[in-house]
This record gives sequence, C-alpha cells and structure tokens, in this order.
Amino acid sequence: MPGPAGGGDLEPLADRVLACVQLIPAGRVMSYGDVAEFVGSRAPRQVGRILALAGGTVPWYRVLRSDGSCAEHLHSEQVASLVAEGVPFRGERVDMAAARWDGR
DNA sequence: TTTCTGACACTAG
DNA sequence: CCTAGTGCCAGAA
Repeated sequence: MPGPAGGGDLEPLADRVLACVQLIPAGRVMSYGDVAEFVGSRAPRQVGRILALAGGTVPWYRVLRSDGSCAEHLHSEQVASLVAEGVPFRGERVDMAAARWDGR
C-alpha cells in the first residue's frame, strides 16, 4: 500500500463527511469533532465548512457542537429541526448524553 | 512556498 | 453558570 494507509483518502474529505451526516438517524445528533473523527480527519472546522457548502443536500441540523450548542446563524433552524425529530433538549442546548450517536 | 480564514474542541479562570 | 485564550486541520489566494 502506498503509505501508512491510516484512513483511506479514496474520496475527498467532503464526500465522506456528507455521507456520514446522511447516516445519522433521526432523533440522534453528532458533534463536528465526532463526524471528523468518524471520517478519519481531525479537523472539526472543516466539517462545518463542508456543510456550509453542501449542507442543503444533507441533514446538517443533526450536527452541532460537542457541548450541544450551535452557531447563531443556525440556532433557529437547528433547534426547530431537532425538536421536530424528537431530540432531547436541555434548555437551549441539546442533551448530547442522550442524543449523541456513535455510529451504531 | 507562506499566509489567512473557518457552522470547532479543549483547558483555565 | 460564564468568558477568554490556544491548538487543531484543510482549502484557497
């Protein structure tokens, strides 16, 4: 194999991130860092960047910060969509302890 | 090649 | 509970 082959870069990081987000079941959520690690990358910021470019093609609202909060521009749609799917909330933030999805 | 930016994560106070 | 500072990686100019 051509290299350490730590995580297969067969496809652009963007495609793998979008695929991971689409795999998230309704009622569950994942943090940017979790998605990044799930795809084999350590750049949670890139995940947000990718969703910003093609977020309209995937349930981006199922992805938020590791503390359960979200960005200002998303706060309104983010919360509305999650509540509609039955995601457990704790005040203004999501209960990651119960809604966090680890890929199984 | 270097430099800047970004829908973040983490630790400390 | 909150804010502030630092480190991380990937892509574009």
